[in-house]
Amino acid sequence: MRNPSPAPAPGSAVAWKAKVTPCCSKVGLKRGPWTPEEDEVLSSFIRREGEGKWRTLPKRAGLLRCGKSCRLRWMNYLRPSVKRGQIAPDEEDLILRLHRLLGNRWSLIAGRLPGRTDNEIKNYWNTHLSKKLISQGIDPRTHKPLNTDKPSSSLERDNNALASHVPATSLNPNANPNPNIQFQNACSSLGNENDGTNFNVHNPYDNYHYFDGSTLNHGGGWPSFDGPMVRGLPNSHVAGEAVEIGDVNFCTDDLFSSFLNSLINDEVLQQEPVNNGSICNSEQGIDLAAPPSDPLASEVLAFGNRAFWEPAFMCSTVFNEENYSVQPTNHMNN
DNA sequence: AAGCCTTCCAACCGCGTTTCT
DNA sequence: GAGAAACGCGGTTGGAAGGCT
Repeated sequence: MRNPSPAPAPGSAVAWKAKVTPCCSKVGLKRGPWTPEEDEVLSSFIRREGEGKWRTLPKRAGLLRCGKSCRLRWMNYLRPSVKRGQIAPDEEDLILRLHRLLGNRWSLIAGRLPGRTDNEIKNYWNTHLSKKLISQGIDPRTHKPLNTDKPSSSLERDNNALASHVPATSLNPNANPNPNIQFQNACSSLGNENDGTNFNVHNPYDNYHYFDGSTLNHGGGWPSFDGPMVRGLPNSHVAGEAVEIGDVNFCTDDLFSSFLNSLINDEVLQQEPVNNGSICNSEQGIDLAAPPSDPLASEVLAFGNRAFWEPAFMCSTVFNEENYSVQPTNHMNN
């Protein structure tokens, strides 16, 4: 499908394997590429009735598709906001930066690229960018040089040991490539004395929060905080440490958006190495072994920790979605 | 011209999380 | 609180199209 068309040529009703699946197991449900007619039916139905209730949508719309298939088609192709065409160089650059920060969190990355879908970005990454990085001698997963993969910390050793005993696919494929970062340091960087968002950390190097292997999860899940999550916001504890939400205003849209923008900004990511030159090459990823002395650098480093950055990221990206129904709790106003 | 190989990407699958009952 | 249903995400698949021999 070099030149993706709105739909496959009629008649090319391609021989998708007629596997029985939980989702489309009902006899008579169609699979494979969508026809223009189906697209039209789905589009006009959603324009009329709105998105959602995907499970029942096909029936209501008169489509012989499963809900999942309808949702996918709408999200990835039919939505008016979907931008088509080549990924621009600046978009490519942004994808690279975001991937370095987030790993394979395609939906989060897509959230920062208006009009692009997670599927599109994922495909672009797999077909273009990962190869590009490999050709430059950079591991596309870690954004570090390909053959200098020596474990430098016990955590890394542990993770490597784990990886050697577990099939690759059962490890969290989304794990952030930069695991060794402290949570509180991030907070101290983010906080602001004047607006009450001060995280008040005396010595940011006292409380490293390593992500141990047990918190790895799979799929689109969230990291395993030992407290309930409210759409990505840790409730009261993070990784067992007392980070009282009541005391810290975890993040706000504005705060986080500007923070994120700073992360994807050249000046921040291309920061020169700090401290004893302990590895910090902007082209090859950020080394997290040594505590940073530069506040900006520490923001970047701290953001590499899923225990912090993922919930925070949700504040900025997901909650900014127009149609998102759940708003984050504003602890400042409570 | 024909056959094989490679690239691309739409669509599927399985699973985790969230919401509903 | 438990179980079921719905939703959303990331990984994978496989057919079409283009390139190569």
